[in-house]
Amino acid sequence: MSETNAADPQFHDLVRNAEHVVVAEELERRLEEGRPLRVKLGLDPTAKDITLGWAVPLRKLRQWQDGGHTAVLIMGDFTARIGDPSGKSSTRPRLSAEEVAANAEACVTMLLDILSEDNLEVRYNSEWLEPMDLGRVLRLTANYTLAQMLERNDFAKRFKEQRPISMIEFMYPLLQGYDSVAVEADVELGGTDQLFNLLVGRDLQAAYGQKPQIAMTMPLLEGLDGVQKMSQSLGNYVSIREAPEEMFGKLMSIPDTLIGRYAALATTISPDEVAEMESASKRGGGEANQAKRAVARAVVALYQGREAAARAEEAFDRQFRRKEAPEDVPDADIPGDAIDGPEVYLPRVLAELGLAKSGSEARRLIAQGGVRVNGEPVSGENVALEDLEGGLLQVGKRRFVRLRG
RNA sequence: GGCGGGAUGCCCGAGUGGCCAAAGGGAGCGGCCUGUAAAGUCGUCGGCUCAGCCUACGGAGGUUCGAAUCCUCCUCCCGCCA
Repeated sequence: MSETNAADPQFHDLVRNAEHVVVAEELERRLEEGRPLRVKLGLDPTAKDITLGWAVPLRKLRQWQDGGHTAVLIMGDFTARIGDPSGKSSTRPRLSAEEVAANAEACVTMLLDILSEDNLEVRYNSEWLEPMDLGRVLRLTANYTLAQMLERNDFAKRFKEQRPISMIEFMYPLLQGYDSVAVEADVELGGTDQLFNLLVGRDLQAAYGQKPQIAMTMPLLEGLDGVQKMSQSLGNYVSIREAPEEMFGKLMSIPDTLIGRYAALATTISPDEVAEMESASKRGGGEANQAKRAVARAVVALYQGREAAARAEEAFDRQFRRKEAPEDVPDADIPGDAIDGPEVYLPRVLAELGLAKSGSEARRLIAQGGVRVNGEPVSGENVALEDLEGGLLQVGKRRFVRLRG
């Protein structure tokens, strides 16, 4: 992060945790203008959920809002309709205009979990991209050179490795940059991986006679695996809408090395405390565990309230420390077709109740001692009906079902 | 426009006529350990009341007693030359 010794407390707060601020001095000066700044954040309207990783730039944007500035959300509806920019996931479908519109609306509602309705401006980039004719598109591309494009790490790497880069991929940074021109952004927020695109926005604004925006990037939060960035497609994420118990449990499973990072980026814990937790996490053992608990508690409290956080922690201790069944185990009937006289064919029960993906998997789980009835590991595939009725069925450490009798 | 390479299970990737439900790795899942951490360790990883059977190696046909492996056509992807 760029260092400045600004006395301005607002500036200091706004840049906290930022990875890059290009250019910090410009930001200071613009803040001094005393007017509400237009702070842009672009997003893919196909997003279904907000992860803690996503929440990082979103919460930063909220912080700007709270400081009296205007959040300008750019819904990439036009680009979503065109398709995947990276070519990485061939599965990402092109969406119809209706689908995108529906998604986008749901998206905004969802974002209000974090953003404030005041100081919020939502814009769809089809508004200015749709009517662009080829002439204007070409003039846009004239602002950038191949060499400039290849400054982007991802492109340079692929180019060197002779892997494909489609022309459309060159267009995306330009289009995103043009969004900044269209909304006259003062600042654009994004993840670290967005730095290049944000800088393109600067260049294009200058080319179109505007004051270049300040690019501010936020670190990408690692997912639960501790290695890759948190993302829905990798399944290593925590959603901000998750049940408190789930959320708490997931957070307790993060590697120790991430405790400080989560504390800094996913909670409102003060920098001093974060530093303390960071060192506690390094000392390991009970201290690390306490620090991790504090982070889990803080995150759950942030989205679900303190009470829910306390309940989640209690449920966690109950289930994993004392190894008791959780309080709110769902009920289910024993599937009729699994019952054979006095016996019940357990794999079918597990599969039908969703405790295992298939009968085969259920059989494996049983063979490996991963299935318990009333706390006792099951050794065979057939179980007496009377043991099951009203009994507690458990698979692995966390899947429970109470069977009706 | 010409030439060449490729499509394998969740992902990567071996396999060039039977010994292939398909090596190896990763992810996942389960057991033990534990702080639901890390590391470790053992096991598992298409479906099916499972020593058997069914479905599978981009799609459709064909050759063969027998095909992921050979042939034909199709679809898609990539590279090189121009």
